[in-house]
Amino acid sequence: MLNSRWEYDVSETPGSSNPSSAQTEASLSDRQRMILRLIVRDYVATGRPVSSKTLVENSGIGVSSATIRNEMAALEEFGYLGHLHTSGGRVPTDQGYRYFVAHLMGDFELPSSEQLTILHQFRQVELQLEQWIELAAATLARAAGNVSLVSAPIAQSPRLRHIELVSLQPRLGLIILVTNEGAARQVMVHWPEDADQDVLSPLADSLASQLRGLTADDVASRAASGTGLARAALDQIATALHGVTAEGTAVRHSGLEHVLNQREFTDTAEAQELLALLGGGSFVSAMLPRLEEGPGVQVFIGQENSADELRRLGIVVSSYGVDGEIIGVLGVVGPTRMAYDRSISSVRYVARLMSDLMSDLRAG
Amino acid sequence: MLNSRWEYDVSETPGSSNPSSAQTEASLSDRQRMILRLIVRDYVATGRPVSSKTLVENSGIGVSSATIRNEMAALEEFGYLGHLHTSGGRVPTDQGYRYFVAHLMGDFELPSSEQLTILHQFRQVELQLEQWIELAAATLARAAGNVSLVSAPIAQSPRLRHIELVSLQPRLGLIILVTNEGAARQVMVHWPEDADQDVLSPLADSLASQLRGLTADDVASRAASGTGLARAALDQIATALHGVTAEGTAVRHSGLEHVLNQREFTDTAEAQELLALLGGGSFVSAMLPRLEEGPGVQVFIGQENSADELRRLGIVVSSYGVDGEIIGVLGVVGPTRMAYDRSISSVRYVARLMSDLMSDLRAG
DNA sequence: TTTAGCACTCTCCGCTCGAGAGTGCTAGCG
DNA sequence: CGCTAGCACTCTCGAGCGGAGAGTGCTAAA
Repeated sequence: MLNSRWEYDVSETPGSSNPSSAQTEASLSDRQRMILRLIVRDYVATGRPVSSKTLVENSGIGVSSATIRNEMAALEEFGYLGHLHTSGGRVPTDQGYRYFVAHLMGDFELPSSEQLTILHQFRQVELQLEQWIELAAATLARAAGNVSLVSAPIAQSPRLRHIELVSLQPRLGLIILVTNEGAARQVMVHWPEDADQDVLSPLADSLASQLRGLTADDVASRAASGTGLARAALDQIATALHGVTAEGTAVRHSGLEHVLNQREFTDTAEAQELLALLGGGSFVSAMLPRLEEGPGVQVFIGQENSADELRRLGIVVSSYGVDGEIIGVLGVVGPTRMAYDRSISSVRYVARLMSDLMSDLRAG
Repeated sequence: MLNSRWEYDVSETPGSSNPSSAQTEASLSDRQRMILRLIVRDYVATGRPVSSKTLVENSGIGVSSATIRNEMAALEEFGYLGHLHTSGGRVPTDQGYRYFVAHLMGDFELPSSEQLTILHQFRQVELQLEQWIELAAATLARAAGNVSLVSAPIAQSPRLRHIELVSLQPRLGLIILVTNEGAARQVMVHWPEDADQDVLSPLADSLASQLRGLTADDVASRAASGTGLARAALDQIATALHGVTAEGTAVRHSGLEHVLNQREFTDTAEAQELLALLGGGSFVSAMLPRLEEGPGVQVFIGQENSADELRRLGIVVSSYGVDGEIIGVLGVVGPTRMAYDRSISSVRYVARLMSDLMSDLRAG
């Protein structure tokens, strides 16, 4: 029933004020579990606190609203539901969502019709990494109805495949390097001495054959022994190659317009904060550390996030790529009130898809 | 006083209901011009309709509020000011902004301290096109206090510098091509027959020397006579090279968080529309046709925009690049109530800066 | 031509009030 | 012992109201 690959580090929930919650996880009655599931689903769908009456009406349980109220009170006692105001229906707490994700949503899969649609779109697009990333972002945003993030895949230790040196001006050159994974990167370089194309072309040829298959560190160690132009070129190549792995990774996002649809973002202040967060690119660095923990889809709900500015958000992420070789990150961000089942299945599917594409890309 | 390089196509203003406006442009008295300028500045700064009283207080003109009121009535008659409600102060109309831009703002330049700061930032960043674009977007957004857009530069007729062929799987290959301008592009290709690296490498070498310096059309014409692998490769190269010029150009935007700051976007509906517009990428295609008209900074205010969804926006754009060779677009988008003087000078400065960088980049 | 004064209009804000929604509790029923 | 009907209680939300304040247009006088 429950996919054991996901880690739900409940332990990470910061000092829960309700010590009973962790132990009582298993002690919910079947009916309580059903009610909790219904409440989560309804609240996620409508954004309105769920009352006992609407619950009875919308989902024909054979009991009265009074009974529901009793169960709701119990669930609130356990810490899964919350009260906004005395007479305002119940709302799931972060723990409630967590329980839903862990035990109630089942192993929801994206409808196969949607899977096919997505697959079809990927087939239609040009065979190009950039476009895949963009498509993945757009797809994810639409499927999950939220903001999506997709980072470019980065090779763990890229190796050089080819080098080009281009003369722009007497002292200014362009280095173009291609890695084994097919990523191209271009950097400009100031030469320590004049160097026109006649000088650079042979240099490029010799470097290309010398350096083929080397990593950044390899190149760096060679740079130490070089002189003049070659030295400058080697230095730049090493740092550029290193840069491929480092932070500089571009992150595509999509579906920003969904943000403002959400009830919780109608007051502008928070929405603005989120936009700044997404625009600033500080987002990925905020959640990347959490991802080291392993493969599979990871879910962080509200308070579980370590960064303050994420405390009101739900985040569903997964890494993708070939085992330990090329790794990227993709995920979905929204308010804590989000359709976790949908988001999780979307993220999982797209991650799998991208992984497959990456393994095709990997040079044989 | 007035920079004659800008085109203000007033003719384009759709069927103005006030036929007097075009003729009376020049007939404003000095005092009326001053008042209009003050109103525009004040309204842009505060977002609140400007009353005769505050105008007198904030900017020590030696006349009473009653006099101001008379002048305001005249300006309203001319179509430069508008009335939201009978007792709500005056607001500039689109025409008012237009007059301001054309005649009242002078040749405002970005403070040289800011120019230096920006320049300094560009110096500090790696010598890399991607980073320049990103920095340009961020800089522009901050300088203008609005959303910025920067497209990557695209060569008008790029020529091939180098080609690499990589075998991924028996039938799947990767083509990496580098243009004279130093742009690299990678495309995957399905081979009509099996082709491993031993086959591809010599093919790449021969293609590289054959095709050097050719344009997309040149390559396409050669493809017609080829066969087998070479034919497939040439086809892909031609389309890929063609693709460098085409729509696929990536557009960076920055400063989305500014959107929600604006008074006019506190109601979510419009802000959402704008976000979707920016995310969808349809934005550039909507305003690119207008840019053909020539170099220099172009300003489109509210109703002047042909696309309906832009009718409530002000747009300040400029192309950049080396004459007729490499061309990109950058600009600023905001509500019609925007600081046109700041935006225009920012756009002009960054466009000039990017142009200089581009001309460095140009090979040869 | 400018200005002082005044009547008029419209927005905005706070207030009240009643309707409606939802709960918690208690007592009774099977 | 669990379920339910009924009821009192609380809190939100929206409409309606009224007064304060801001700003204008107009008129008459300097």
